[in-house]
Amino acid sequence: MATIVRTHTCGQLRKEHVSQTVQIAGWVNGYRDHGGVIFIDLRDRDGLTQVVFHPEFKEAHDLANKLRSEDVIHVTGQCVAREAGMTNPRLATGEIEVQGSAVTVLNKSQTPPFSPDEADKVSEETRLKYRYIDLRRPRMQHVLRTRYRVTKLMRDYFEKQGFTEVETPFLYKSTPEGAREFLVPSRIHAGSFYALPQSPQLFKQILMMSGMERYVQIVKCFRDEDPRADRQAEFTQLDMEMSFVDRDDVMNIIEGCVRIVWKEVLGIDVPNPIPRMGYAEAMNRFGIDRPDMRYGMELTDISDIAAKTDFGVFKGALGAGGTVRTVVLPGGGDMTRKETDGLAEWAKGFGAKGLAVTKVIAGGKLETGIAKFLAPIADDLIERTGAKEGDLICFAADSEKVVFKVLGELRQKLARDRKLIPEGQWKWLWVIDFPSFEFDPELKRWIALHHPFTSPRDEDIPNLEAKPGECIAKAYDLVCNGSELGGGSIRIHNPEVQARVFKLLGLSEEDARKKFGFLLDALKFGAPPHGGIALGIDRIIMHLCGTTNIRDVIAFPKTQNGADLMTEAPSQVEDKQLKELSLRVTGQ
RNA sequence: GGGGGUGUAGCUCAAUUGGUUAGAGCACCGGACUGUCGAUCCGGAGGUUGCGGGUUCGAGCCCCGUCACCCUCGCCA
Repeated sequence: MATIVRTHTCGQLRKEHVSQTVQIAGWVNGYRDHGGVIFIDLRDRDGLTQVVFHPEFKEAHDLANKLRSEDVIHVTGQCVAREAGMTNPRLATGEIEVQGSAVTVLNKSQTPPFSPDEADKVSEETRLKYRYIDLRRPRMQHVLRTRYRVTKLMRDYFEKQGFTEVETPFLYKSTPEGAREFLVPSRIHAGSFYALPQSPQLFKQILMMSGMERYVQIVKCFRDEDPRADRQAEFTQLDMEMSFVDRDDVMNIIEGCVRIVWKEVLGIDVPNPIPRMGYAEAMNRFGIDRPDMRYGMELTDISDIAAKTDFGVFKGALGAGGTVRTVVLPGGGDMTRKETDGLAEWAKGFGAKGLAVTKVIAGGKLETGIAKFLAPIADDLIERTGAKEGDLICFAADSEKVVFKVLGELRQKLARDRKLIPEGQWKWLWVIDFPSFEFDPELKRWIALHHPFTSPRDEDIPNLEAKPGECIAKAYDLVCNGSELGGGSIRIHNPEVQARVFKLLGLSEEDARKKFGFLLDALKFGAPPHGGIALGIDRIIMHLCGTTNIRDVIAFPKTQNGADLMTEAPSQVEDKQLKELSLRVTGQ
């Protein structure tokens, strides 16, 4: 077929092009057949142009008569001004139209399951099955272009900062700590497997030991865990690592990066510097390590005054070394019994045994819920929590861990449900000073909160074994509007310290050798102090494009079940393939 | 692995306590129409009610199982 000549795109033509003969091509977005005159809205990635076919151009008119949605056509015609009253102000090209004198049908389309025009009303399942139609929408094309723009801005920025992008292997060694891995069987080594990396963590550290000093990579990571609205088994990170730095250096570089991206894409100024908050403060005030700072409703510790009541739930929790805390919902006094019971039921999903509530009424009195138990402390309670008339006070009494989880989630749920989150705000935060380790009661051992390569503060290193629970990590998470955009840390660069951490985490010397021998070796051959961070690209694009669905920012995403509805992956494979890999499928 | 929601025409939805032949809008097909831009008007075709069982005189509706999609807990060093 001859080259398809396009003199203009479908979003380009204006009054100034009137009387020019133009050639445009694209998809039939819609048609209006008046018997005599026929209108076609032609769409390409740049916009829409109305093409009009008059009976005088008989051949073109006859062809136009047969055009249907999503046919791909090429049109030659004259750009003409629309008469007064016939312009379409909703179209960028609405002041002109193209008088079609010749049309070529490049490819007929079957009747599409949906039109790109109406895709926002179509179920996501259908959109994903016919993703190529869904992606024709301007909205989706905008997302994909934004994605490219953002990664380009990032690469340009990091290049200016002296970074080098280095590719690291996807076929990698299995290190079953952390997230579940996708395994890839080795054909050559029957019975052995590669793993797809959860992140290039160890390779980027090795690159520091290789003298790269400043590494960056925009790279896919793989975690075989159940997806969420903002989580996908396969996702993209901006991964970076620097040598001879401390925490502030890494944080400053990243602030510069998000500052440029938000400014260029949204015209939004990211605060300089981004405020910081300690993990302990975040948990105490918000019950979560990634607080949304766009609204208040902070948690209040009322353990001391709760102890003065005869409420068994409070007494029980406090007696077991727990805590009693509240979240106040402004104006929540209008909630019905059914609604507050629903909250309690919802709270059980987070490990709570229930959720007590009461309402503040006129005269600083409490009513409904557990009000009768609270009478003796009503004044103190209202003063401490700052609750006002018409507010709802929610109580959680349990271990600190459960109380933080329940109230942290409750605060967010209530704010979202009651539309108390101001729109158009960007609240940035670094959360720092995370504990290095957490005791896992089920595994009966310490586990790393971030990962086992994170360095504790220098002053905590002597106490590693004696007081692991009190070690603070040189770690930092970047939070934007309550969503974790990324996290990183200064790493351990001393082989003895790394060995001690492995030991603390219950890894025998032999296991450590087997799994991370290459790291321990590399640390012994001149490892510079280093640290880095990884940002979630998908989540950044979600913020920039105003969606809460990660599938909206990935061209070909997977469903909750890890399936690709278009290609129908995953699929069974032929016996021959299994044989080559020395694999047998058992237990279907 | 657990909890919740959804599943009816190509698409989006409706269908009374379980009751006649499962409807509508859009899309599609045929016709009319020379200025529409959600074109309009006339006519038509289109259904394994996700799938498999069960209860019942009778099931889209009730019960059991199962599958898919969404949200979520666990999980995500």
